[in-house]
Amino acid sequence: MSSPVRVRFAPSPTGYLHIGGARTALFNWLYARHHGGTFVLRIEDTDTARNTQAAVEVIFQGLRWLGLDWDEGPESADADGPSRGDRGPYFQSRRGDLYRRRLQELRDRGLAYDRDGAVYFRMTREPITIPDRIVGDVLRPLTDREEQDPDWVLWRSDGQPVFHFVNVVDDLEMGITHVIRGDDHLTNTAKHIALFRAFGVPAPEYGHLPLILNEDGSKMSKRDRGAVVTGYQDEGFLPEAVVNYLSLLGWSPADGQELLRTPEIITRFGLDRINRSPARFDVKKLTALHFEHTRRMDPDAYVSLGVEYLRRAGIETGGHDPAYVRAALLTSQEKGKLFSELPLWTDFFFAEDAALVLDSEARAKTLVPAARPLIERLAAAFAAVPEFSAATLEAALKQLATELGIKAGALVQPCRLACTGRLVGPSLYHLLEVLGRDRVAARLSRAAALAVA
RNA sequence: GGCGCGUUCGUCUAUCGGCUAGGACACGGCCCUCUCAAGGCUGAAAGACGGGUUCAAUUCCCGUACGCGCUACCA
Repeated sequence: MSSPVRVRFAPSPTGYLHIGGARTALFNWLYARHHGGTFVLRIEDTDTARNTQAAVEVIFQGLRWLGLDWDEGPESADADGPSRGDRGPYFQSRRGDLYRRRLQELRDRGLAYDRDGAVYFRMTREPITIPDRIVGDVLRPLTDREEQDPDWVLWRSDGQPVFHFVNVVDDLEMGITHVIRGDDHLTNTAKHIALFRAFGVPAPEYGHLPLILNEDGSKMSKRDRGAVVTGYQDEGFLPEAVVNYLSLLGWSPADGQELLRTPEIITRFGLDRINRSPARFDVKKLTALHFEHTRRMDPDAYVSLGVEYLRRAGIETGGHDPAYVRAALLTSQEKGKLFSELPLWTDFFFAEDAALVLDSEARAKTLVPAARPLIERLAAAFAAVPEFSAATLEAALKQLATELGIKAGALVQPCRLACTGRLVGPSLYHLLEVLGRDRVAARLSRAAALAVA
């Protein structure tokens, strides 16, 4: 039996969580969860000028939103705050002693030396083969420059260790068994392997993920729309859908199923089914997955998330009966819209009858004088219904349409506008049932009065 | 420039030498319908290019093109 899996995500706190970084985190997390291993979060905050506590918070927030919990790592964005795990500190800025000790170790072995005020690593002169679980074995010959001088800097003359060095020391000290990271690190891995050898320990297993590209195939950078995780939260995507979509970028399950909940992804995930080519990010497909997940999600979870997004839009539901709020939001669950669109679909439930805003364009088109008698007849028909339910309302409306010799739509549209203020929205009869007899009556009568020249 | 990685429908992908190249999203048409959707049926749509190897290549090898990455006292 092989040793327990230990993987890590080591972001630099730059003030946002990049979608590519989130995918890297996800794949590491999935690998850990699939193998019952440990997922470590390590903060690479060596750039003290840029890396603020708030920037660390953004990373935490993004990971938590996606549901990527870490077994070891910081519990606070404060580098001196509490953490979980016995391989800390988990902030690079607090690991200086470790780096200095390891540097001394290399010096003692004659593998590090001073030059121009910096400390250099005595790099192997041989080409290195990088064993990669995703790409396969990659032979990395020395570059032209390295032919001249293969040695490279471990510790800068300004007193700061370089990335390659701290990265390896951290992975070594933290007992990382598998390094799953972006393709951009592939060729640098030769340096890392050489360092592990210098320390006399086996290198971890590597797996380099193909990068995520923009929809047009260009490289995705922080400025691009869709590059930042918080953007998806703001737009109201379901995090489970984002996880599902991200998991499908570069990976696919053996049976080809695409709609997957996180536990199913964990079960099926494996490095052997990751492909090597970069993938473009397709918001349409993400949206489609969002739709599927949303309409299948637990209604209570849907309602509480919906309430949160309504609050963001300035609609407070607290003053209403919880059962009413729940019923109101659930009229829209089957629509699977983004949560940021939810206010457009449900705000009328929470408006005062007399204050309901009617879309002016729709009103001009629909609340014409000829509509007034129709609305009045409909109001009368609804008033006569013994039980105010979707089924009885539908029957009453359709019967009236038959009596008047008109299509149901001719009654539906004015009714929808009167009760919701718009011509699009949830299923009419259900929405009416939830609104209730009194509100519907009030709104129809108000609309009838407005339907004049 | 050098080195590395990659290249299947518009997009994400399946295929581990036998393919009438499958699925999903998007797109078109039809049906259904109270709006927007959904749903049902259906249509169009791919192996970058050129050489090999083989009875047989999308699958293996080489080259070219294109894309990306690395090539720092950046991470």
